[in-house]
Parts: sequence; C-alpha cells; structure tokens
Amino acid sequence: MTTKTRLLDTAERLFAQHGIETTSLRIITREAGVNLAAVNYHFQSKEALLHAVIARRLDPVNQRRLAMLDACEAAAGNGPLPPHQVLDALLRPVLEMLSTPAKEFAPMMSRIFTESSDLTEKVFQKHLAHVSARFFAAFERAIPHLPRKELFWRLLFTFGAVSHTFGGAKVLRTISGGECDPSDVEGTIRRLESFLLAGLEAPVPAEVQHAVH
Amino acid sequence: MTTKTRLLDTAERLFAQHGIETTSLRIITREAGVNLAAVNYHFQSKEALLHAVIARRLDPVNQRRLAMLDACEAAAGNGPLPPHQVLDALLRPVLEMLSTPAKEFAPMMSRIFTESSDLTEKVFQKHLAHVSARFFAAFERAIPHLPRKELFWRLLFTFGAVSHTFGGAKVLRTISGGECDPSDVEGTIRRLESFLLAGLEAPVPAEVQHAVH
DNA sequence: GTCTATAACCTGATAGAC
DNA sequence: GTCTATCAGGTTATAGAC
Repeated sequence: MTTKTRLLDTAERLFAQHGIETTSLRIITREAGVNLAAVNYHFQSKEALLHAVIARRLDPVNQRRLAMLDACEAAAGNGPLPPHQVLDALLRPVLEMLSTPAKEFAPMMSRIFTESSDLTEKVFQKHLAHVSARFFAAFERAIPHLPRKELFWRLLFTFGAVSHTFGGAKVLRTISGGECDPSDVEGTIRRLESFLLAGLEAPVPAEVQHAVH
Repeated sequence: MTTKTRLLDTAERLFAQHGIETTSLRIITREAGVNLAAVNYHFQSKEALLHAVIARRLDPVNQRRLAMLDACEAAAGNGPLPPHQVLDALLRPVLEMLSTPAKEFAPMMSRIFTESSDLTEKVFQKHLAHVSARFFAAFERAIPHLPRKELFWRLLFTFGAVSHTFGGAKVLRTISGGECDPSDVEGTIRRLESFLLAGLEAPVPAEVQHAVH
C-alpha cells in the first residue's frame, strides 16, 4: 500500500475516533508507520489531508444518492414522490458504508459537523451544497402538506439523529447490555428510517400552524 | 462578580462555542479577565473546572425533570403514562435554558457527548445515570407496545436530534434564509417534541419484528 | 520520496513572590 | 487571592541531507 493511501486510511480512522482537532499529525504518521514529514510532502497541510480524506469517500456516495433520487423521480412520473424513497436515497448510501472497509468515514463526517463551525461551513459548501439542494426540493415534493419552514426544522432533527447514530451506535451495545447490535447495518437503516419517516410526516402541531404560509 | 463565577461563566460559553479540548485555559482566563493561575487555585485542573460548570447547571435541571415525571406519574395513577408528558419532562427543563442566561449550557453538554468518548462516560455516570434509568422505565410504561430493544434505538435517535438542535439551531436561521427563528424557544420545543413523539410511537417495522422478544 | 533536525508556538500545571 | 516566571511537554510546518 502506498504512503499516501496509508495516510488517508489512518487519518480517516483517527479523525473518526478522536476528533479532527485533537488528532495530531504525529499520531497519524506514527500509526500509519510513515515519517512525520510525509504528510507535508503528499498533502500540504493537515486541513488539505482532511479534504482529501473527504473527497475520496463522499464523491461516490453523492453520485449514488443522486442516482437513487433520479430513479425514484423517474418511477414517480408526475405522481407524488414516496417520502420513504427520498429518505432512503439520502441515507442508505452513507449508512451502508458502515459495513465496508470505509466504515470510519461516516463517523468522521459527523465529527466535522459537531466540532468546528468554521470547518463545517467549508466542507458543506465544497462537498454537500448541491446535493442538499436537490434533496430539499425532493422532500418538498414528497411531503407537500409540510410548509418549507417546518421542513427545515425537521431536516435539522433528521441530521442530528443520523449523525448521532454514527458516533453513538457503538456505545449503544454497552448501554443496552448487548441487546442492540450496531453491526446489523441493515437493521440500523430500517430502524432509523422508520423513526425519521414518522417524524417527517407527522402532522404540524396546532401551536405553530399560525406562523405558516 | 467573583473570580470563580467569572471562570464558570466564561468556560461554559467557550466550551460550548469551540469545544472542550480545543478551548485552552489561557483563552478562558484572558476572556474572563482573570489571571491564568486562578483556574488552578479555585479549581484544581481543567477537568475539575468542567465538572464544576456541569454540576452548577445540571443538578437543578435534573431535579425539575424528576419533579415533572413525578407529577405525570401521579396524575396517571394506574393508567397509561402519556408519552408526550414523559418526553416533555425529559426535554423541557434543558431546552428552556436556551432562553435564560444559562443558554450556553445545553450546547456545551452536546459537545461533551460528541467529542470525547472518555469524558462522555465519566459525565454520564456522575450526573445523568440515575435520571436516565428513571426515564427509560417511564418510556417503557408509556409506550408498552415497543420492545425494550427498539426503545434503546429510538432513544439514541432522540438524543441525537436534541443534541444537534442545541448546536445547529443557530445555523438554521442562515440556511433557511431567515425563515426559521431559533430564538423562539417554545416553538423549538413544540416542533422537536412533535417530531420525536411521532418517531417514538411509530409502528415497529415488519423487517425487524422477528428479532423482538 | 524519505529522512533528521529544528523553528516558532501552544498547552496544562505549578512554585514562589507579594 | 493574585501575580510572574517557568517547567516539561505538546503542536504544525519546513529546510536541507540523503
């Protein structure tokens, strides 16, 4: 395996397990079995290394997301868009990574979106903005009774649940005394999607209805 | 205001905004307008300072949570426990802090639960374990059709949504182009609780039913 | 491409004067 | 209680030999 790949793999894993800012280049290079200066030769800086880690995984994921959404829209024709299909197109491509060698990537992304608001903005604009826009429009079409404003709120809640699942699924096994098995990725997807679908489709509470239009 | 209080307030705010590990004692003491050595005199260490910040806010919150749960159980008698009341007892006391001078505390807690798994464990055992056990039992009674295993999963999703709301509500205003107003705390609580209640009460998906008992 | 050595700086914690 | 000065260590990044 090349030095470059060893660095990408090791950085991905350590960023996921210990956070971005608290993981030093010294630890990454030591665990990767390469010299400290290698990260500066193959990439320019720690942040450039992070961007390379993201691009390697996220580009294929986003392509698959959009392909699934295309298929869903094609099948629907002019009819309504099934909300569970839109949700599945958004979540399945990234959640299924949990049972591949790239299993550390999704937890790493959730770190980015909770750690530094500065970095979050950059990563979102660079790798997620266009996909995000497509899916927001799809959800608007799939849940037409839901005002835009409420959709924004509910997608915030959705990202929170998904994000926390990446990082917290491992401790769930401990907390539940072994009852819950996070390595059952397909089960996790079904549970997460049925929970979120119910929340996304819930009636708008009467108390906030007046602010809608 | 005393040096001790200035340190608690400033640490709480900076921990929330920039994370625990990335916030140095130098920044805290500079912003608080006190000497660097003061944190070591009034507390013993950075971690002890963090524990003091938590204890100051969380003890009253937990008392109110348990009082609301007591009232809910008393009103229910031997009848079923209303799930929305259990959820409200869990979330309202901490969410309402967002409109008080202690508004930085909840975001700080969500940092702890996403940053370091080491610290997470300590804080949970010290300040949240007993409350957690009471509420788990209450949810079991409130949603009797839901198997324990599924309840564990759904509470994980719930904590994720709540946690993300603390940290992400501010950026929601930007993303939504001003449509969403995170300073409307009561609206946030109602939206969050109606979303989560639908998810918690959703039917168990047929695909995972076989693993239940 | 890979190494050593080092620059410039930040960190938590503490000793000891006042 | 509050200060300065400092210890012992960590950090990113780079220059220059091989």
